[in-house]
Amino acid sequence: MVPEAPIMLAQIQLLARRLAALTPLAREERALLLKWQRPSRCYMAGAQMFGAQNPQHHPKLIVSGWACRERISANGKRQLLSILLPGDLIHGCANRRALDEVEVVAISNVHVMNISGILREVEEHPEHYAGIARGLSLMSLADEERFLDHMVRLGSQPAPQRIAGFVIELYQRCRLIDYVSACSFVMPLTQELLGNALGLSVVHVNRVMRQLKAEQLIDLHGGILKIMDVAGLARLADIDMPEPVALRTANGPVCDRAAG
Amino acid sequence: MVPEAPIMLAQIQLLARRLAALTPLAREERALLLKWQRPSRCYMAGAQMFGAQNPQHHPKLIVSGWACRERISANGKRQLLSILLPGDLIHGCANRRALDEVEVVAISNVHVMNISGILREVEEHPEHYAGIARGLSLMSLADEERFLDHMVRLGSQPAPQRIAGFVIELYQRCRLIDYVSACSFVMPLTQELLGNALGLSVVHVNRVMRQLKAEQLIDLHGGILKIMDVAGLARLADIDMPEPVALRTANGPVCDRAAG
DNA sequence: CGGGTGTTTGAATGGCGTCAAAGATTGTGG
DNA sequence: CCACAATCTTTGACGCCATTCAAACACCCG
Repeated sequence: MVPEAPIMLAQIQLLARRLAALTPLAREERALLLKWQRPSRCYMAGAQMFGAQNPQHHPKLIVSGWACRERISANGKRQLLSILLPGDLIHGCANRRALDEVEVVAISNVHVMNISGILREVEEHPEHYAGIARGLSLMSLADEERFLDHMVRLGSQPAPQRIAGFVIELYQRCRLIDYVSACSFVMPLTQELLGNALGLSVVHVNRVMRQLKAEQLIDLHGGILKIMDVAGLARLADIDMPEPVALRTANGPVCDRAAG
Repeated sequence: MVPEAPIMLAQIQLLARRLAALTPLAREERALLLKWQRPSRCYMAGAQMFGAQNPQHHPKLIVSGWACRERISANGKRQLLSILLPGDLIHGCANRRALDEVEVVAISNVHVMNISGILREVEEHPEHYAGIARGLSLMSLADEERFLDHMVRLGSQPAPQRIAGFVIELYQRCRLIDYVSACSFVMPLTQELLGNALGLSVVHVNRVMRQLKAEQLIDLHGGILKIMDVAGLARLADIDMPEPVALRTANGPVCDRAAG
């Protein structure tokens, strides 16, 4: 029941924050979200959450912990397709997507809340909850967008760029949900999982990480990843935009609590 | 105006074939498809068909020629995200997808037909055209599914497996639209484009192709790719199912014309 | 026939994987 | 609270897969 570490946005507030970052929400929309409370189910680290044997398609919100979509190829190799963070949705898209047919596995302990009720409400009263609907659609779009980014990484970038780009993505996403303080955030991915995500061996991930540390770009200790030079990392990863997110938040202050 | 080579299914019949392979179609659904005729627009090889500067989202059917979705990364490298064959749809999915926001480029000369009228018809009379709707949804799903396959290739397979798996995918897709005869089909991808799709250099693509030829698995001459040993290729590519497609076709014989 | 594009080949370099083993860290039970 | 196991990280040595550079060869088209 104890959350992992610096949980700043609790439960459903995460979703409100995510949506508000993408599109303005009306007062009654925020009300719908914030009044929503459901018990959250917990999956232990390593557990399979959804997949072939578990084909339930109820939309769910990740309330805490990290998970991943993955695929095991016939040769036994594991390929992580995308990382799911708190505030992300599973099966959140109204229509069927290939992304939602894939196995989902908990990386750390993961708490998940069923939000099918919210979606039903939104569908039944589209005139009241247009903002939420738009936001959900944009979240799904961003989800797929990251997918494309990752494909480009795998296909056309050498290891240091791959890792740099991936780390920046995680950093930006954690910022979006206020999980970053002092440029640091909890990063429960082992180097093996990083390798599985990026198509690299554990050993090589380790070497490149050491190199990035030596270049004063990042620092990783005890599961805490510190970004020491965002601009430098972005330059390395061939990314133009270092800070493209979390601007809309000031516009719709859904959450009152700030970082400690 | 002259199609490229062995065009067996003409125009809209391609779409009927694709849909019928996925789900049974009622008589009136086939009728709707087959009576549809629109002039097709032609894009020359190398032309950008859709993309950032060209954000039109009318659903279109590729009637002849090959195209690709691609992304150019900041370092200048080109990554093909997926290949589009005759019978494939562009923006065919009712809702917004990230896949539909990327650049589409013609590989060979490509003829494209606007089918927004069909989709409108289907949406307005869902009770009559449920099969088409279902088929379209499944086509979009298969599209995304191939995407995941490709990601696994890029992330966790060495060059020979990558090429083998990719070639099998193309082979199966060409079979589905009757573009294969005697295990051969027109393959307009240059080795450079293969490299761009698979994250390999031209030189290495060439070497691996030579190796696959030496092993009597494939044969490539003058733009014609011949699959000499499907099972062997599939074994190499770590694929379980050599022939999983085109079974449903016998169920709904949409097209009368067979290969010559 | 000549230029452009695509294919093929060689040689040299290096990125990255594999094998192996030694630290470091975390968690668990005594 | 310590000891131990298990997991994760780190490092070295070695070798292969793949890229790069460079140049020759084949093909298509005007």
